[in-house]
Amino acid sequence: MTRTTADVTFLRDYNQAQVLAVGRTARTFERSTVVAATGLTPQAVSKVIARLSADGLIRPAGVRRPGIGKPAVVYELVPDSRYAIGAHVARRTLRLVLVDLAGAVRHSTVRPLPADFTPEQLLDALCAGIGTITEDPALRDRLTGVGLGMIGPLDHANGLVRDAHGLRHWHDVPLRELAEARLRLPVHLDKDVTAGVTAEAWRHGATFGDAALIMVESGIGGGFWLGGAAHRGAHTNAGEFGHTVVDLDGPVCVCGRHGCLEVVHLRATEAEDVPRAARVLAIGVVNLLQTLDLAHVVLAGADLLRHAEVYRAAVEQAVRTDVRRADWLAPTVTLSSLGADVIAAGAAIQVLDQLYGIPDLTPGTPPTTVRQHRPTGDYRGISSA
Amino acid sequence: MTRTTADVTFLRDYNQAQVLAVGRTARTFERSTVVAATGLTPQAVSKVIARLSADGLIRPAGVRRPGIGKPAVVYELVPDSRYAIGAHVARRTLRLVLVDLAGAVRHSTVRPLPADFTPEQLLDALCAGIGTITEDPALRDRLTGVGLGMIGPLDHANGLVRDAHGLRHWHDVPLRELAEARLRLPVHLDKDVTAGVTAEAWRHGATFGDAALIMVESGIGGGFWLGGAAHRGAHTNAGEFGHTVVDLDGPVCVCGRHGCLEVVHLRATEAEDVPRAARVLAIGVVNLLQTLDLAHVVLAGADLLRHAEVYRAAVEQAVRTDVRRADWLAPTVTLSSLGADVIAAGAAIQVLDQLYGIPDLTPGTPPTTVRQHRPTGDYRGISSA
DNA sequence: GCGAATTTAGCAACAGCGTTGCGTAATAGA
DNA sequence: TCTATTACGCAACGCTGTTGCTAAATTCGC
Repeated sequence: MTRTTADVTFLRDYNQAQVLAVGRTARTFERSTVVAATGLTPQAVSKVIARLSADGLIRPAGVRRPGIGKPAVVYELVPDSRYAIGAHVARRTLRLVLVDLAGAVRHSTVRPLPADFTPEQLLDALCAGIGTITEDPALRDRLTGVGLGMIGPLDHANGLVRDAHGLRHWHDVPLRELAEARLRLPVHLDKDVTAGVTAEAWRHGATFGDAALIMVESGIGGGFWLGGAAHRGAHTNAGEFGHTVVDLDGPVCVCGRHGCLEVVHLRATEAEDVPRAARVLAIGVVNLLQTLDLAHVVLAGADLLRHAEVYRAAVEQAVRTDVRRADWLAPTVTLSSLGADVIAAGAAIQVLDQLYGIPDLTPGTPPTTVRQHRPTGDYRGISSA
Repeated sequence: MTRTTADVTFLRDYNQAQVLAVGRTARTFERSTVVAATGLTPQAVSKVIARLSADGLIRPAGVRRPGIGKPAVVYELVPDSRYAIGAHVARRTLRLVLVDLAGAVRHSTVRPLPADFTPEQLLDALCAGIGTITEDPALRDRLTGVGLGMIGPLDHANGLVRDAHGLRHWHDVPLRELAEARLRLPVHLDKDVTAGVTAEAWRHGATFGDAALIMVESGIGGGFWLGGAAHRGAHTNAGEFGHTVVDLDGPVCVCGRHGCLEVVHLRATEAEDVPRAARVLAIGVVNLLQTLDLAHVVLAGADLLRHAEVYRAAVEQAVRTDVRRADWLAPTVTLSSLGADVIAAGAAIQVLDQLYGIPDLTPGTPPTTVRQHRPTGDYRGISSA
């Protein structure tokens, strides 16, 4: 949640989020763990833990005997205490996942979408899919909201789809408002790749540094996690990484430029030269590294995962050989831990992240447009009426 | 200053920094201005203003009569209340500037450095240059520290120069410690381009969004300002933007890859084809935009400023024609407002920014290594002994 | 067995932040 | 002179994390 003024509630949310991040990362933790990770005083940690226990987000899970002295109480996150639904809106399919507070995917479904679907058709499909998930009343009470991940350009702050590439009926659609009205749940709208990298960051916890999620799926995109938060850019349009020129005299791309990464990669794919396609992508990834100095590179997307190991190996090798001082600059290169669910899961996690993640405090934004839908205390969802 | 724990002093520093940012941007301001910009209550703003006035950072500058009612007190920043010294360490020259709290360059000198200079030689030159600046005792009392901007790779957090490109005697030099011992002042070390973009951001105030400083000066580099803070990357190595491949089959670059932006640009420069060199740079800039979605692009560097208008026009045009939906995605393209001083000024401003800028709160960093040299209250400098 | 040492944990008082309620000062206009 | 209006701060408050100290639970030595 973006806010400008820094009051004491920010402190509470911030430190609480840090404790939850520890809980997500480590399977179990105790007071001293949190003290070491956050730098808070033991007393402050006790207060935070008391609050989180009262809300049911964490619970005691035994004790640890430190040899001598009073045993330490061991805590664990309660994954089932909160849920969020995520949707990955692709060109032909709608993927829905149910994610718990730990960031684990508990349920996943895919349904087809009509060719060149309209906003109304998408909302129908969303309602139908989410309706079946929320039939369980115990779950419904713990549902925090719905996240939508889709292709851009879109306006994250205002929940507006500007022009979804390749879809005719999508110009300046206020999708967040429409979905909130239909679903009667808080809705969060973001670009697919940004949602994806949020999933990886949330699951890795607070130690997750600057990172990118590279996605190859009917186009090439990148989601960025920089400085502890998703980087969306000035107009929520960051990540059009496929449209960076890597070959000045290359073929013309759909975007009008010559030799974009995407079109060069496409040519290799069309020639069924997977190794070359992977090498091309790897060059683009190294370009990113030179520019942004990332700690982690995560690979995802249907077209990439079909040849996952070829791509991973190519990127891994390029990162080691093409970067000077790779001995200390090379990032970890991994395949997405969530596979095909990563976008949908990330969209769901963005809802959880708004409520229980590190709050962001961006100065300079007008305070009037701040949206507030944090369920304080005994939030019950709003799907009952 | 990086901190992990969020206590009430963070609130104070954060809101105080917001008020100072307003004071830097607007020549004069009043309580209602700050209320609108920050979202704080009028009473809270009064408290902050009282603190800043007591510290001498702002002062009353008349009243404004709102037609009816009690006149509002108008305030202004006191530029002379704090100073910082900045150094731009280039391959053959050392540029020193004196910057005031408003971010204005008050004094600027350039002196040659020996070819392939050693750390000791640099420290000598620094001491000599800074000594003459700090002769004025009134100034010395208000000096907050020294910032050093130089080429990498270096380790910003630990003040270590890893390997300065093209300088033989620079491997793992603890420059910050050495300089602090010699100068007896707090020292801040950072990459040249990162310092440069900090200068632009500080001078533009809190409304400065995601931005890049593109620097062409014996190589091509980029400094990034993302999400309200400098982006340094996982190892302080972000910005090696010149070493991104734009021509797969291009000439070999000094870094070993083929067709880096830098080498392609260099070939055009060697052929004295300035328009082509500018177009090549522009392609690189558009690549950045596609990836990061920036709101501002600032051009700088001696080699670029020699043909400033050619470069500016080329980038401006590329940004308008090569980006889809440029009507709302195109950034502002400007030349650095500080000219050749931008790096040195930015290095100085980083010192001011640590003390009076928006504090950053990065979770996950071990709290033990946090450096603290904030001069609380009546800081007097430490150059007296 | 029993007391000392050790480690964990929480209660109570405190300082500092922004917020709220309300009184006061300063001006223009009637 | 009175009233409406605007600016501004004092005082009390709620909330945060911090500090000082006490209590609880355990191991170890005698």
